[in-house]
Amino acid sequence: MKKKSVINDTPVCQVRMQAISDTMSILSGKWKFHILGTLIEGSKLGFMDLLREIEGIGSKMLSKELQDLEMNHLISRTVMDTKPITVNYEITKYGATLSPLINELAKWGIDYRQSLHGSK
Amino acid sequence: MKKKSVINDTPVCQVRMQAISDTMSILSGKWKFHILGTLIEGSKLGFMDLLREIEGIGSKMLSKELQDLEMNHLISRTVMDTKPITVNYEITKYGATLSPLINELAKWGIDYRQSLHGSK
DNA sequence: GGAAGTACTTTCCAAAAGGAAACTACCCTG
DNA sequence: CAGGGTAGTTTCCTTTTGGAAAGTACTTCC
Repeated sequence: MKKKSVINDTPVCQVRMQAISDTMSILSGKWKFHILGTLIEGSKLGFMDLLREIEGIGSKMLSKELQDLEMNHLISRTVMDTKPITVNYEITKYGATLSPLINELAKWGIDYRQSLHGSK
Repeated sequence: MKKKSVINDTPVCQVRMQAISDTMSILSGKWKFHILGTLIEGSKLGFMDLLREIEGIGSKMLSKELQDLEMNHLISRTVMDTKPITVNYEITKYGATLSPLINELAKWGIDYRQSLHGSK
């Protein structure tokens, strides 16, 4: 008789684990949180603005990540008919629901730095 | 004259972005949150327990991720002198500070599933 | 008409991540 | 002494990720 899972074998935990996987797959990659964070701070930014704001990102990655985020309705993309044409990227109402999560992430990271100084 | 960053160019934002990068690099990979989540639910698990609890993970990945987490003091590893020897993995006090973050992650994921049903 | 700005896309490549299967090594039970 | 349990490690392979550089296309300014 083989041993079986005992902790994660409850429906509650299965749902919880699934939920964590979902969130992480939507927010995967090196740049998603940076883009979202930037768009939460200053709404309505153009492609070149983001390229300048987010240090280190290249145009290929930015373009791809923006598409991912738009597909998941976390940001919106609006082509303005200015000359030359510009594009407005903006956080959606739904994307803004990530604020608490991003804040927790930042908070923990800040505490982590502090704990490195404190101990050791 | 080149345009410059205006939003992320403040010290506050730089620190915030850095903090997010820090957190994500410590918790990177496909399995870290699952391992931590499992160890928060049921403390003191052996290697084979974790292998059974976390569906889909292989021994190589589990071993590597456990080492990463231990190095960052998020979990502890204790060799028991039972026969055959067993090893206890446990969440540390410090690792437990990730609870709010993991809860946010799970909460958002659950809401996400709900929103897929609701709209569309 | 050339430079510079908008917003991307494409190509090519290197590095990192992850998984399956086999292997080590030790102990206990029947 | 074979089978099964403990806890991993090693090898080999594929997939994914990410970046640099160049190209596209259109417009406006001087």
